[in-house]
Amino acid sequence: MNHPKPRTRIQQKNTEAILEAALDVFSQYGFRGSTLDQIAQAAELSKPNLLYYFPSKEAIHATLLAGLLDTWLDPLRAMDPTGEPVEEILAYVRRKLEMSRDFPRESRLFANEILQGAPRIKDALEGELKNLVDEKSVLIARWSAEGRIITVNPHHLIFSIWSLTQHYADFDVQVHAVLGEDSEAPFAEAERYLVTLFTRLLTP
Amino acid sequence: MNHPKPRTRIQQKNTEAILEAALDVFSQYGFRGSTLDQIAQAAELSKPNLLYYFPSKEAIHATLLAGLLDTWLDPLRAMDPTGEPVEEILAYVRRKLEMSRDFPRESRLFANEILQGAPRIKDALEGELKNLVDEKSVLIARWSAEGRIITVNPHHLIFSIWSLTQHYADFDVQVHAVLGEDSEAPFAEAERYLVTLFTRLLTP
DNA sequence: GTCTATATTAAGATAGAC
DNA sequence: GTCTATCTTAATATAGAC
Repeated sequence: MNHPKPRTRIQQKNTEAILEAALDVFSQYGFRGSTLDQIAQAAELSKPNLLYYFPSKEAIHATLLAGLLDTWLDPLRAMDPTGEPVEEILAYVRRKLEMSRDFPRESRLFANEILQGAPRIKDALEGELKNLVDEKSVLIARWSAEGRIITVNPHHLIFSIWSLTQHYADFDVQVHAVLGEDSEAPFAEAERYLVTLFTRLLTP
Repeated sequence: MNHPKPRTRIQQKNTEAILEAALDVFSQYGFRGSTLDQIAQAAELSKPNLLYYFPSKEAIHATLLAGLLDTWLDPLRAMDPTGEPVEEILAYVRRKLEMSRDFPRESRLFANEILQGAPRIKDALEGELKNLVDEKSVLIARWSAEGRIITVNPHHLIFSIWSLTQHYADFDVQVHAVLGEDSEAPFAEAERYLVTLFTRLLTP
């Protein structure tokens, strides 16, 4: 096999170094804006060596994206039908905000892909993603019908959680530019603001 | 002058065609992901002719960005200190949402630039943008102090308006993928949802 | 002002030695 | 497995005729 799955320790290490470097580069410059030279340098490997581990630039990018959607949806999957509705939704908001804080590169990789028309993950958006969102929307609608939260459009509620939390990763430069040097930790402030927002929105 | 400001009708027309085509292409593929070939084809001009009107690819992109920030901030500027607070903020939300609906390409051009670290407009973000946001934050804080809206972090309130409204332009593909074929007009639904959200958040 | 032809560089990918 | 050297293509930009 020309481009093996990692078996030895050294293969494991190099494959990981490449993916780590590629995440850095792709998340900042997008697919077309990134070069193998940049990735090779960041991974401290030669360009041909990169292409020993992956058949192409596309393949590196695809590998990164493949794992991403699943991880990205975990917090939504964790929303518990048997829990207390407002608390469940707030917990989802908190987990998403933590992901923006702890995995901003992944968020930007995803944002770059969507922004450019999602050429590589459109199928997953229309399949896996839509299915999960539809399922959780039914749950949210039920909570509304039971009078445990107010009645809102469940899909747009979910969109709002995504946009509000991912903003702090994707538009990070703008957030810092506006808040300036003297800003307190943006994420702590953001959490307080978002908890207020969703509590007041949802509580009947 | 080698690269004239448009004077004749034909120059005017071609310059506009180029900028229009460039907005199409840059907003979809980002700066590095776009090629002069694509822009030339979209503008129905030859590539050398493009470079008769603009000295470089950079210059076309810069021209688009230059006008953008100003237009982008107009709705916030229009927030009236003498108006009724909740109504003023809702009006701002509506104007921003209309811009996402009517000028999605501009929104994505901006998003692409910020996402990639804002290399070309960082100064404007830290100057013009920060100043305006700081000014309006003082106004919002005063409204809170007067008990006319609840107390929230004004900067994060503004961030939330940006993220919630721009999401419908920038992540348009995802919104459509999730809502599916049968979706009602997303923007009409979004407006209802956002009015509910900000009314319930802000009303004391 | 517009075009054809072309110079120049950068980038993805491969060959082949070690 | 890793490297140097190189092939090939595509992209920005220019020269120069019309």
